[in-house]
Amino acid sequence: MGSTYADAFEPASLRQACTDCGIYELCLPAGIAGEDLRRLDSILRDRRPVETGHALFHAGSPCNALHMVRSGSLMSVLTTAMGDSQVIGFHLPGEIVGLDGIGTLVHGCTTVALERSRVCELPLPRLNELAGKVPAVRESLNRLVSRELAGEHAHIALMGRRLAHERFAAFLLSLSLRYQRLHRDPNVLRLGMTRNDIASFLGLAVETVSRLFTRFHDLGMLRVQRRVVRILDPAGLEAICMGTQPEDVEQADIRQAGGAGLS
Amino acid sequence: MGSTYADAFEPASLRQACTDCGIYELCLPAGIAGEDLRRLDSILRDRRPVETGHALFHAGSPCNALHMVRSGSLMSVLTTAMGDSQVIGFHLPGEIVGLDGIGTLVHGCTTVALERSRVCELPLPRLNELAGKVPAVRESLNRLVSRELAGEHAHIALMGRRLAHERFAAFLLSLSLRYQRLHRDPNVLRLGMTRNDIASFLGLAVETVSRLFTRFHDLGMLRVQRRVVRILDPAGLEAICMGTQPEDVEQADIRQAGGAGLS
DNA sequence: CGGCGCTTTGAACTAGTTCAAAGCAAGTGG
DNA sequence: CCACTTGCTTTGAACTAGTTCAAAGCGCCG
Repeated sequence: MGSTYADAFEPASLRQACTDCGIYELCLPAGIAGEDLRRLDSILRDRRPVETGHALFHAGSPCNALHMVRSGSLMSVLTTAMGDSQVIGFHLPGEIVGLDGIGTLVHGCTTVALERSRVCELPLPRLNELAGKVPAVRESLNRLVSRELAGEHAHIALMGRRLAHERFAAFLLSLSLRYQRLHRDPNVLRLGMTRNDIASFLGLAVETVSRLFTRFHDLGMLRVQRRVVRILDPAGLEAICMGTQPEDVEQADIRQAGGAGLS
Repeated sequence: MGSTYADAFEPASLRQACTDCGIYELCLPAGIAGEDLRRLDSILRDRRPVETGHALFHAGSPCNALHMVRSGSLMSVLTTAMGDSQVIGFHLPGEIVGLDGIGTLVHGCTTVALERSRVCELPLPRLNELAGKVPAVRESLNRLVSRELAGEHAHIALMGRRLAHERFAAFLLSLSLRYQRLHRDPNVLRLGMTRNDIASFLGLAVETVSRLFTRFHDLGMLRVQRRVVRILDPAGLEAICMGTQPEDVEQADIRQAGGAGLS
């Protein structure tokens, strides 16, 4: 207790300086200090929190700012020519959102809040202006680009995996890792997204994801309660990612310990 | 005649100015003109052509430049913790390569030439320096970031598709579109990559890709000769992408017209 | 209490994988 | 010039992991 991440009572107008922000070193301003940071800080704007299910922005709408997640979590969705949609990412505090609009000035995807979320807004005109003057800002932006692309690549690699349980394990581990960076307990995931969202993200059917949750639970690797997931066996998950699963994950056997009944 | 893309005899030392480059408007310098372009041009370097199968750079190696494809084609591969590798992209002329290293200064993936290819090199220190002085260069870089991210998102959306023939059709169409932008015949694809590479890119087994080629060929949508693929029915491919396939693609029936013989 | 959205479970089905082997083009060396 | 190797591609046949369809369960909010 004492370390909850709800910050419900902070008035929207009270801009918290970057240096006072708990995730400062994980965010864009990382590596920027002194006067440079003050200038960056001065162009940052606080948005009124985005409520659960509400969109931060929509695909196709003009992009005039970069957004950084301060608290909560969001999800980006790509809606293809036909109606079907594809979840392309989940965003935790410290992560950037909407970088794909930085050049086109149009948002390429829709981003919605998975829970009440707070984001900082960095108006593009002023950011570009600042980038012209401050090398450190350019470097930070470059790091952001690298990070973002690495994330997309990881997602592609994840979807390239053949077996569903490998993708699933990889997904959980990647979340766990990001929790760790945020100094949260990496073994207690609070998923704000639905099973459907996860399924889309992983390129699987909802039912498969649901079954995966139950299977991993039954195997004692997870403790699943609704959207709260406790990782009981991180090493096991990693083994699965590596394709080195201890052979019982493959076909979470129906027969329980004792084993005569083969349904 | 006259419009082949082979430029085998151009000496490596002879730097061709951006304005004289056929793909100038598709490349980084697009939108930059006059004195600004001259400055950008002056820091560009020509690399000796990369031979088929040779790496432009390796994952993990220091990244000190951005590369733009001038001719030929390349492929980027991500090698995950374990041995297995994932093809994350193919690069045609005018496209950028290695943008993911711009912030970390380390290459995140390995990029190899699928054929003898020419690339322009843009040293990062000088690029950053120039970006500080010239707003147009910053804008161009931003556009590049947007384009790159859009590409990755498209790849993710592609891998999110359930059916193999949808992914396959989407892949062919995306190539065709890029050919079109290059003013090449969008219906004659010269694939430099192996079926294996395509399979990895699409998240499928090689055999599936091979069968897909033959099926589409038999349906009269493609004319496949080794690695030269002629698109005979672009509209058909699009229909498949949209999930609106004319129902015969689903199960490319064994029975030929006439139909008695069911093998 | 009733309705709604999300999740789970079951059972049948099938698209794609896997394994195995043959086919083919291109190069190498005698 | 031919035999032989090598790497890529195709084809076949069996198998299975994941999808699909259908229905029930469950938690939540009005």
